[in-house]
Amino acid sequence: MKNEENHNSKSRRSRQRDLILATLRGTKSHPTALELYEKVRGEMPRISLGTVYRNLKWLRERGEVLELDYGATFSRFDGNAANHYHFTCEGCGRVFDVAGPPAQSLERSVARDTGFRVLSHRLEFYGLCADCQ
Amino acid sequence: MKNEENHNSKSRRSRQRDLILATLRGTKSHPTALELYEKVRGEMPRISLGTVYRNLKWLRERGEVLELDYGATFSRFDGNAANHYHFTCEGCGRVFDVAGPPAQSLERSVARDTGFRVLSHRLEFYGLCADCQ
DNA sequence: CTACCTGCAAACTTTTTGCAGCCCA
DNA sequence: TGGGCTGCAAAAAGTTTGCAGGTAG
Repeated sequence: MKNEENHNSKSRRSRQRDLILATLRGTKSHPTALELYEKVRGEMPRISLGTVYRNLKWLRERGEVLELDYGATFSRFDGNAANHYHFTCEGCGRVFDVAGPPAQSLERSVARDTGFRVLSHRLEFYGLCADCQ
Repeated sequence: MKNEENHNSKSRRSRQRDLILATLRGTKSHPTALELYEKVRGEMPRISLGTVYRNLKWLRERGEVLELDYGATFSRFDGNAANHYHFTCEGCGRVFDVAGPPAQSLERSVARDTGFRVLSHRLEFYGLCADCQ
């Protein structure tokens, strides 16, 4: 069961969309929308930033692309400064704390694999809370 | 060795700052800056939104408060839609993919503890990359 | 008193959207 | 040829900042 959602209704291709996706697939740098826009503009000088945003949204909704930071247009704050995890309900938008001690072993594992110095990590869960199931 | 940073230079208290921190500590709802502003305004009607932002930043820099989504003012995109983890270098800002299979066991553990339906998770690591150490 | 902090409002940054025309199927 | 897609520019949304005056220490 693939998650193609119900976006398959009416949609066409466009040279812009193809180029945006190809450019994003062809880089490992996790560009911002603006960076991607500037890169794409090298090949298609009259493309607009609005088109880049529109297509990134379109691609994200179809699961063809990943948006880091989950397009949070604003920040949420937590009075508990100790590192802990969160569960965000995709139904009602509420954020819950998740009990349990942070897994330090995750950091060690990444440090071993990459050789980087890992100082912290963040872990967020998404799904449906008790009220929204 | 506590991470008090070098923010201890010159700073005073203010009724506003105390109230903002107390209000945030007194809720479990992970409010946005605007929500916090409206809550605080109940007790201090002339406080400004700018003051709330200024103090949240101040508190975050001192580690007294946690900002979810790490105050990312813009999103980054990844052409690889499969769930995978990222390492963000705090030195140069670059984002790297982290190899390794997503740990599905984390989701099961949270589902067991909360009774929520866990559909996905995100895991981000922070630290210093090879070039920045 | 000093200089940090505040309220206010304007500026800034990132993202979205209305509109007229283009172009893919 | 219809209607989804585009370029353009203005609007929206969230956050930051300059300024003049207030206030903690």
